This record gives sequence, structure tokens and C-alpha cells, in this order.
Amino acid sequence: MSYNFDIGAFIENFRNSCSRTYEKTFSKNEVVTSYIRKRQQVCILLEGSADLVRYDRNGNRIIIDHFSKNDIFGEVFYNITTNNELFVEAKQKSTVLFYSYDNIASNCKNNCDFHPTLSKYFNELILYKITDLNMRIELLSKRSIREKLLSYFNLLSTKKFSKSFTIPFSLTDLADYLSVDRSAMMRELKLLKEEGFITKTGNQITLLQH
Amino acid sequence: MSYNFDIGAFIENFRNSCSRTYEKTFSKNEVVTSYIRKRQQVCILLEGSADLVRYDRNGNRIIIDHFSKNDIFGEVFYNITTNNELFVEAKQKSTVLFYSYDNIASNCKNNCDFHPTLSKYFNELILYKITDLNMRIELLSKRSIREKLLSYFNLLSTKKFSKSFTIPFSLTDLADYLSVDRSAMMRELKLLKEEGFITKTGNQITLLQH
DNA sequence: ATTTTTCTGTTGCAAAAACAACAAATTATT
DNA sequence: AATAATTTGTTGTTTTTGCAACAGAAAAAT
Repeated sequence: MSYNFDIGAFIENFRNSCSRTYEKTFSKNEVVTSYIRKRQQVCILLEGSADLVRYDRNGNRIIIDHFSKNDIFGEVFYNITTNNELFVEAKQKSTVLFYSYDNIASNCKNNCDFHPTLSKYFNELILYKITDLNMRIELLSKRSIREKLLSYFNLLSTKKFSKSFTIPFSLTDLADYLSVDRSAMMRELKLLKEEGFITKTGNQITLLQH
Repeated sequence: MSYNFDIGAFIENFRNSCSRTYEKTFSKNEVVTSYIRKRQQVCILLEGSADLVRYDRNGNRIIIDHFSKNDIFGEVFYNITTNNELFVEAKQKSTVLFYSYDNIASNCKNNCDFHPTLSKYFNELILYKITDLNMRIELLSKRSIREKLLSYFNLLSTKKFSKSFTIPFSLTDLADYLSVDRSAMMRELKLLKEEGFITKTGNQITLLQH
């Protein structure tokens, strides 16, 4: 995600200005938070990467969302309707800033610099989140693995302003993200290479004009 | 969508209090708006129903989102990254209230009652929108037509607090919404009936304990 | 009231995806 | 540095889905 304003710089400056926020660091595979009951927790990923995942009855893991630096997440964004619990899992050593939505919506009583400013940016933050979710829906609504892969690659390419880019996942996780079988996806990747759509070295992809 | 506050009543009271908003009525299949370039347009559906749709190269129609009374939509929520144009199409006679996001984010210079109040509720509105999008992602990430159907039915059932409910789509549109082939979906519906998961009379579905 | 259009329901067949199982390569861990 | 664990890559087989084509029902238009 990239914003019109420099949220990274903003957070750097303000992260310690209110005692009602706190930071915590998580190691790989640790559960950052789980979405169970309605809490007012909002989280910003300061460093590292994390996934929002669900495990269904069949034991399939679904990566609902993937977060990287400066992404915002939390239960406020996700009214639970299903019985299944959702987890945010750190994919590597990650630092997360926690704060309460109450202190954004109403005013933080602490008279701090942090919350009013965040408040001001909060709208823009969630509009970007919506854009992100819409893109995800567009990906998932593609009818074949090939189309999903190519759409996703185009997306990454557009973000990087380059025909070459790195997949921010392991291929195993990419399959869960696109909600397809991993081996079927591998087969399709192979075909895309053979048919001259892409080149691939490890997680580095280059889109070719076909 | 249902909100904690009565947005319907709010809109009824305030819709005419600012000259910077306007209403328009559309007949069935008319294009309400299209998402092309970055405009500040926000829309609320006062009456009727409408779909956000896209047509891809293969001529497939994808129903990206489905709107009913009091739903909010507009380009602000959707940064266009693909080349494809998006349309909002009225599914029946519909009335839409248009206003500008500028008048929410900054203050409306008109000194009206409408915009400040909307401002206040806007956060909650978009948080509900996010919840909706997340549910959609959960549906689309289901790996089979059967799972998609059952998840969607469970959702409708939960919303209505009843095992019986009406599909708010034609079956043709439902297939586009779940992003599956219509005939394959019909086949699966038939199997679900035969195997005692559901009963179905027209668009009325009842979930049975299996 | 009749015609036209859209929607529902079905089916055979082809194509695509999932499942399963395994070897090789890479990355973590001790 | 050696071992364990995870990820990548591959392929045969089964299952599911998409495609195509059509008839009947329902809804909309004239």
C-alpha cells in the first residue's frame, strides 16, 4: 500500500507521543492478534510482514489479507459473522503499533499529538484499505489460475513501475492468497514460462510482451 | 448492509438541506455512474438496487459489488488500476443521492446541516463497507461452487435471523456474483437439494440441518 | 393479448483444477 | 557442520468446473 501522505514519517514522529498506544515485536509465526469478539483495537504494522488467515473445516488455510510495512488492520475492519476465528500471523520478525479506535473516533482524553493527527489521516487510510480490498476481489473473481496469476503480476508490475518485480510471498503462500491449489498453480506457472508470458528466477518475475 | 444508526432516517431528514447534493432517478439497466478518472463523487442509493460491474476481455461480466437501499458507493472507494472501466448499473428503478467527498473531508462551505452530520457518520459507513468487502473476499476464496453457495446462504440466513430467506439476485446474477459458471451453479444447486442440504422454491431458500 | 426477451433448468462433453504423492532444493535449527 | 523442516518443482489420476446448446417458464414490452 502506498499513501498520498508519508504515513511512515508521521508514525516515526508521533509513535511515542501518546501513552495510550503501545508497540510490541513478534517473531516469525507468532500470533499478533486474533479477531474474536468486538474490540476497538487498531494495529499498524511498523516493520515486517504478517497475514490475516483463517482455517476452515476442511483444514484449508485461507490467506484473507497480507500486510506489509505501514498497513493498517484490526477487528474494527472485520465484523465477524462466521464461527471461524481469524488470526494475524507474523511472517517474519515484525513490530506492531496498537491503539484504540475509540481514541480516534472520539477524542483521545490524553491531550496527545498522536491521535488527533491520526484521526485526520484515518479516512484516507481506510479509503486505501478499501481500494486494496477491491483489488483483491477483482483478483479472486478471475475464473482461472492463469488469469489470477497474470492479473496479480500486472498489479505488482504497476506498483513497481517495472516489468520485473519480486513476489512478496513464498509460492506456497501465493497459492493460498489466490485461493488455488499449489501444485496446479505451479503447473500453470510452468506453462506461462513455456509459452513466453513470463520469465521467473526464484520469486523474481518479469512480464514479457507476448 | 445494516448500520448501528438509522442512516435511512438521517438521509430523509437531511437530503434537501444542502444545495451541493443532488438526487436523480434511474430506470432499469441505466448506467448510474462509471468509474473512470478520479472524481470526488460519493453516492448513496436511496431506493432500488444497483450493481457495480466490469466486463473483461473475454466478455465475462463480473459483478464486483451489489448495492441495495442506503448503500454507499463511488469512485472514492475504488482507485482504478486496471484498464477496464467499471459501471454502476441500476437493476430496477432507483434513486441515487450524489455528493462530493470534498464536502465531507474538508468542511462544506455551504454552512449546511447535511455535510457535517454525514461527516460524523462517514467513518462508520465506510467501516461497514469494509466489513462487506471482507465477507465478499471470504466467499470468493471458497474453493468450490458448493462451498460458495453454502457460505453465501449462511450469510443471508444470519442476516435474516432465519433458516429461510430470499436470494436478492436472479440466479444468473448470483452466478456472476460468486464468479462461477451459471449452468455449473445450477447443477450444484440441484445436488444440494437432492442431498438434503436445502429446499428451494424460486428464489426462496431454506437451509436444512444435514 | 400476443410477441419478444430474459431467466431457469438440464445435459453431454471438453477443459481445468484439485488431489496425492514424491524427489530435489533451499532454509532453519541445533 | 549436520540434521530437520519447509518450500519448490513435477506428474498421473480423479473430480469439478466451464462451455455449448436447447427447451420450457416467467417477465417485460408492444
